[in-house]
Formats: sequence, structure tokens, C-alpha cells
Amino acid sequence: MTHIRVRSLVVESARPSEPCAACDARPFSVCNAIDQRDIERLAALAASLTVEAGRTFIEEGDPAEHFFNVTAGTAKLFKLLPDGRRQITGFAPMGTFLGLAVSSTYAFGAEAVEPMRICRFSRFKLRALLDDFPAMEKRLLEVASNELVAAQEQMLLLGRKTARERLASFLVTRAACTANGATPCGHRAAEKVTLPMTRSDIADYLGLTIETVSRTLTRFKTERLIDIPSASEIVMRDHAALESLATGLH
Amino acid sequence: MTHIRVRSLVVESARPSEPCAACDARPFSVCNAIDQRDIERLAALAASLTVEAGRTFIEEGDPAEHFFNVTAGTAKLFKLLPDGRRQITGFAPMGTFLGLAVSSTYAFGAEAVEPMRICRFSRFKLRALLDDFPAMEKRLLEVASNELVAAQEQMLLLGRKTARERLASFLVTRAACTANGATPCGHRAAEKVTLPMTRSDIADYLGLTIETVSRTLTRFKTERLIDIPSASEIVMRDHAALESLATGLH
DNA sequence: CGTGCTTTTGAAAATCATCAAGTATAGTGG
DNA sequence: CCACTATACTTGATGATTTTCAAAAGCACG
Repeated sequence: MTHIRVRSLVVESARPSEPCAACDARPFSVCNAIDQRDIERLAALAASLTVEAGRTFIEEGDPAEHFFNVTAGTAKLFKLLPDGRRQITGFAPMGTFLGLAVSSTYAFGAEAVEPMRICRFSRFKLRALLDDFPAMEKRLLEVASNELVAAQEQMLLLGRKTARERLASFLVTRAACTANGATPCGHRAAEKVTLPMTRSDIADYLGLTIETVSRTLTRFKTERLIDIPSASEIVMRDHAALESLATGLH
Repeated sequence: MTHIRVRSLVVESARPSEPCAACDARPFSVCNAIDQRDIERLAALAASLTVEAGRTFIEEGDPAEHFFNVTAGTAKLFKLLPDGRRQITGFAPMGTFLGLAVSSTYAFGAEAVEPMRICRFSRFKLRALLDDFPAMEKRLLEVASNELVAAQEQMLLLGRKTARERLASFLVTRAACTANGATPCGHRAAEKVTLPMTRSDIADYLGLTIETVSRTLTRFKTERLIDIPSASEIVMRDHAALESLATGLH
């Protein structure tokens, strides 16, 4: 198989190997706003790419030529300061649409946390297509609205919550959004939370240091709020306590 | 961290006293996506209200029955924790569209910083109207995208910037967005920045305490970066230095 | 010219960051 | 399969920025 390097990602096929009609991520993405009979038009625009773990596939400040859709795996979205300080603004699981912006350059970077598959669309062509599919534009507005709400919640966390509250919030949200089977963001609280990201990622997401993340999790463990069978697995032992911590009730 | 809760707001007229066609805020708002000849349909949905300074006109968690458009004055948008900790997630100047959300309840509160005029729309009716005006829906998506970018920038500030950097960022952004005449968010850097909000508001916006805000501004003054003719007026004496501070260059 | 509010300033305290080892864990090649 | 190395994670001691507590100084308003 010939891998062609385009900037920092690997192009596996110009045509989606699994066309939109059979896409696993479709039920969770804006694409499902397009009817079965029209889906071919979307598929014609899509390039399916593989991104290996740790690879940056959107570079902050680069010309924004594409939209992306995460079809498998998870990405982290981040912004950097010149001296290297990093803020992860969100994690993008399967179904996430990326690249919404009016600006001509990307306002954030994106890097694969785990091996990923993404769908890439020409910004220009997808914009044109959107004119024919107002339903998809409506979905995009819904998605953007939801992200805005999530962003405000995150601002509350970053601006006003303690380290303990931040970690509790993170775990509770993760538990609600953990992929149990296929659902990327269900509502049932999971017992076990899988963390595909490193402590460093968590720290940069919560505005803390890795040491504080580690210490806080250890303390949760000694307090019997969680178990830590492995570094990337957390078992919620006292979901109620964590939730009340997360909402700021000490 | 003052929290005065007032439910009702002052309704001045069911019909806009200044109809949409002659609205000062229209050039800066999503409403200008609607043609002159169709603007009456929008005006028919709009109720123009006066909100006195300090009044809460959106209560977090209340049923989201309306959209709002700020036609004069400035609002602060915020989220609260049960113990009163507050995070201001943004300031909404003239032209801002409020209430975008899929949820049936408001995800944030809104309170007038200065005397305001707002346009109120029934969520249900405006949604219906939007189906006839895809251009306005497109504008809404643009607006939401821009706010998302701003939110990410704010997360970087809250999660990773020092107090000095936060204040510098705040002043630089304010300078760029200060209403010089009519433009609510121009690009020319203003010398003088007017701060309609209190130190407490600034603190809650930047994730700091009022004391830290005050001390940091005083230090900027002794360092000749700014002048503070009055508590609500800041003169940028060294815009370049503030900008490099804001971007994290010490 | 008080009265109540916001703002400023000072001193002490605390949370979280930094510096520094030490311990798992995973991936690699012998 | 096992050592070996690199990386990630944990734990401890110290330190600094920011918060908290406290009080004085400005300012607006009746």
C-alpha cells in the first residue's frame, strides 16, 4: 500500500474506503442530516485518511483549507503559547466535525490521541454543498451551539473550580461520554472510564500540571471515590460524591 | 461576587419602538442578513425591551423561551456554582445575538452591565422564520463559529496565562473592540479603553479576584504601561508591550 | 457631609507549581 | 522470553503566585 505524506498526515485513499453510506460514525455526526439518496454527493467530496497516534493533522495558524470529520479514534484540540504552554480546548471523539471557523486559518491545532480515521472535505466544496442541504447547515448550527455551551462550562471549570473539582468534573463528564459499545456520548453513567489521553493531556485540558492531576487522582483513590486498575482506567466507586464535588459542593 | 437575583425585566413595548428597519444595532447583528423588503416579518416578531443596569434578564436554568438581540448597552453572561462562585463567560455588546442553544433551558445567565435595550424573539417563532431565511441561519452559524474561536482563546487564557497576561489580554482585546463611535468591534487599536464593568466583573471574567485585578492594574501603571485616569478608564501607554505580554512573551 | 459602595493596599495563608527522584509500563531488540 | 531503554506516571520537598482576610481610601448620591 502506498502511503503519500501530505503535510503531517497519511493519505490512505482519495475515496473513502468505507463510503459515507456505511460509515460507522455517520449516526453520530452531522452527515446523517443528509438523506440516503443524496449521501453519494457527500461521499464524492470526502477523502478518508488514517492518522497515527501522536500525529498533528491540524496546525494552528495554517490556512484552513479543509473540514474534517472524525470517523474513528479521538483527537485533542489545543492552542499553544509561544513558550510552549498548551491548553487543550477539547477532545474530539468519533462523529466530531472539525474546522468550523470564519477565519481563513485554523484557530487551533489537532493531534491524534489514538490511531484515528478522519474524513477530509474541501472547505470550499463543502460550503457549496451546504447550500443544497440546509438540513446539514441546521445540524452544524446545533453542533456549534452545543459546543458553545460546553465551552462555557469549561470556562467555569478553568476559571473557578479547584483542582479536585476539575478532576471530578472531568471524570463525571467522561463517564457520561464514554463509548459504551458504539455510543460516543450516551447518558448512562459508566462504572469504568477509559482515558485514552495521557496525564499531560488531562493536565493541559484542566489547566493543571501532571503532578497535580496524579496527586489528585491518588487522593481520590485513598478516599475510596475511585479505583485505578491501570493508569488509563478509572473505576468510579462513588459516583454521587464525585458529581457533587464536580458541581462545587464540598 | 455579588449576586442579586431579579426575575422579571422591564417590558417597554411589545412592538419595537425603533423598528428593525431603523435599528442602530442592525449593521452589527445577524438581522442584517435579512433583506430590507423582508425585514417587516422580523420586526413583527420582535419585542423591544429596556433593561436597567444590574438587572438579570436571563436566568441560568430557566426555560429557554426566547432569543435576544442586544440593541444598546452591554450585558455580561455568566455561570454560577452553588456557593456563589461566578464565571463570566463573555460580554455581549450591541449587536450580540443571545440564546443559541439546543437545550430547552438557558445554559447561562445574563445581566445588564449598563442600561440596555434588547430585542426579544419567541424561540419557536424565530426558528420557524429561520426556515425562510437561510441567509440568516448562515450568519448565525458564522457568529457561533466566531464565538467558538473566542471561547477557545478564553480557555487558553483561563487555563494557562498568568494574572499579568490575563489583564494584558483583556485590555488589548478591549482596545480592539471598544466602541469608537459606532463600530462595536473595530480593528484599530484605541488609546483609551472604557470599562463599563466593575473590577468584580473583570475578575470573574478572567478567573481572578478583584484584589489581583486591582494590584495588577496598579503595577501596570507604575510600569508606565497604562494610565488610569478613573477606575473605568484605562489609557494604553505602551500598546506593544501589553500585546506581547498578552501573547505570553515576558 | 455622611452613607454605602467600589477600589486600593497590606499582611498572612493556601493552593497549586516547580524541582527532583524514584517507580511502573510499554516497546525493542537480542 | 527477557533484559534494556524510553516514556509515562507517581511521590516528596520546596517555593511562588494568587487568594484570603482585613482595613483604609475614593467616589457617587441623597
